[in-house]
Amino acid sequence: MTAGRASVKDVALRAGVSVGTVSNVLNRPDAVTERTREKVEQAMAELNFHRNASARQLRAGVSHTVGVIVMDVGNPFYTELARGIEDRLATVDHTLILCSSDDDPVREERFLKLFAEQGVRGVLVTPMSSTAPRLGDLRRLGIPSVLMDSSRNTQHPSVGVDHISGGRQAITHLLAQGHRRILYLAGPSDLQQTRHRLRGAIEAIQAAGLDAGDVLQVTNLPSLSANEGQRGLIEALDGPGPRPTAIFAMNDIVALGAMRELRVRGLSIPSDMAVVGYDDLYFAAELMTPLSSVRQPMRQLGWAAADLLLTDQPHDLFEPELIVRASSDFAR
Amino acid sequence: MTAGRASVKDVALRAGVSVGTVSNVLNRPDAVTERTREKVEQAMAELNFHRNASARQLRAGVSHTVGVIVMDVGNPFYTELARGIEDRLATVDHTLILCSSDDDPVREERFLKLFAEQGVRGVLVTPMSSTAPRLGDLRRLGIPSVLMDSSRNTQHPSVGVDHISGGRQAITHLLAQGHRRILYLAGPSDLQQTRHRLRGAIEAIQAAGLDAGDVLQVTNLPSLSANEGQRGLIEALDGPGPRPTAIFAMNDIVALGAMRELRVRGLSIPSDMAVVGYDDLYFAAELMTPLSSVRQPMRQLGWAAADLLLTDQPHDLFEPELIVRASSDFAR
DNA sequence: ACGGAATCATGAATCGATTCATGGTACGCC
DNA sequence: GGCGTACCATGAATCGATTCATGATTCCGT
Repeated sequence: MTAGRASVKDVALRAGVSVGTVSNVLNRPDAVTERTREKVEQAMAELNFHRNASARQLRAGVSHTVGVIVMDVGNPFYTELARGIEDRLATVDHTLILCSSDDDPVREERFLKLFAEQGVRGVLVTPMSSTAPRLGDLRRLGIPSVLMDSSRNTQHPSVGVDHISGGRQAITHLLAQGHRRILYLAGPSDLQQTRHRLRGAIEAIQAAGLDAGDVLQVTNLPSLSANEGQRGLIEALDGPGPRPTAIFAMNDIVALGAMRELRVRGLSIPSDMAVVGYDDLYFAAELMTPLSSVRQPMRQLGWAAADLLLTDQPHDLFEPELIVRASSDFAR
Repeated sequence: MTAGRASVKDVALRAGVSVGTVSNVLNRPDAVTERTREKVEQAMAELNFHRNASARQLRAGVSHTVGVIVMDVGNPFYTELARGIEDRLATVDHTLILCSSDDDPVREERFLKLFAEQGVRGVLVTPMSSTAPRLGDLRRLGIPSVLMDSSRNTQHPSVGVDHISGGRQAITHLLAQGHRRILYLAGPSDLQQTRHRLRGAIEAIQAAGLDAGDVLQVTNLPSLSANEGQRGLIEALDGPGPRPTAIFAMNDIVALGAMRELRVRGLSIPSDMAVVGYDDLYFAAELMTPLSSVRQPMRQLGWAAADLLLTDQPHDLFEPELIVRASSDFAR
């Protein structure tokens, strides 16, 4: 067994055929006699042959991998999303490269550059504000892309969840519970999710005949971690103005941090402060106070994103659903 | 702007130099006159040039990506591990392909084959029982690999955590709390982690002068999800024999499922049943009953794994640490 | 048994970046 | 001014799989 990998040439030599025939066995088995094919296949087995993906792609010009950039792989929301993507890609024998931008444009750029160099089949991104122009560069290279978790957007193919509806559902619920002063622990204001949920919140408040400025207090967090959620809440509680009676958190991780701070201060949930999260992660129901949360169809979202990319379709939009638990409802 | 990508040839043409010079600008900038370099760099910018990774790797024979297979990307333990890996790889400008085997040998094989074809620089795996021989195939192709979360093992480079110690710490603690009948919600028995923690548990029991057979009851779960944890507990509680007074769970997700079932049955934690998990995931302290858990240095583990691969070293072993919370301690 | 069609196998050309032996150029020194 | 030495740029060869025009073989009917 020689060191290093065997090439088609080695296989051809051993099987006593030409390289073209080996390639045919690999790519169009029908165009080859049964006997020849068996000889070649045996030679491949004996040499432990693996086709060289670089050479293959260089010549063929097409790749079988898709690049995926999510905001934070540590957040189960995004890994579920990735699973949905992977499921769809597996149906056409493609694979994915999963990267985490960590909300950092530099990292995002690094990965997009990597994808361009790799010549991936396509790119799926949960976009940040700086994303769009770079995607144009990719398209010019012939690499299509789909935005994920972005609402319908005529500029670019995208899948998303109707976060306006999500925000509306959450706030409508909190208003119905009697809350009139609500803290929105939001993400960066340049995130579309942040803005859409805000819009939904405002719609809900206005629909109730109230003034959004009176009811809603917004704190934009630079990143969506538990620590940031806690810090954001501290800032809001220690700041001037009346204390809110309810929190609408950008996601369950942020809600987790906020609830931690509430516990530190001895504030009880939901009597002193109600909390509604977003994403409905698998542990939401098991937290110290079971967390109300706006559920997103994570896997479907991923599947749809990959599907759009592969079938070259423009948009897909899903509907979120509020799950009410004890953190925002006395009765539970 | 032509469709498709620009090649070194295009750049050379536009800059009025040869392709060799363009390559030099890319790979040995010092071997090129400042003036020439600037011309070339400008041409690259104008053409939106990205070097073709396939061609590059085909010729150079070395890859800058590392393949990583973890058991379950949905588990934050593994994403933290991946972050550690990525951090180390970034220091040498490498990237990783992250895959989830889902405990499925078929999936694992698919990914390893992919890695072989891609000619990755190396492979990092959280091994299952079927893993080892396939890694031999890879080595024959010149692809090194490192086992992750596997204790010291003379056969193969590996990083790991001393799970014997982890099991010992957990059980020693439970025994000290007075428990004499402990349910070990274990993983598949062919996982080294499963066996080592069992061994540690037995050591702890014997060190206390007790009989392991009397004290320990083991349920092997086929997979490590919350649902499986719940099902495993149901099975154990509904089975014959005395009811345990404490649970040692294979990881925090399993513990989550078990605690869910305890709640369904109205059993209180820790008075009716104490629980100790493993991994100390970020939400462990925020659960309905804060969960005691054996903490692992996830990032360091990942960093070390990548480091061993890059520097060609054999082993690295870390020490876990039990974090005691209310789920196993009245006093908290 | 022979011509012609159909079926297979062949191998040179190709993809794009890298390498390295070779050829030029510029500069310093006597 | 001529020669030698660094210093740079050159471009053909190379990596391995694929493609396709071409050549070889088989097989059929008559």
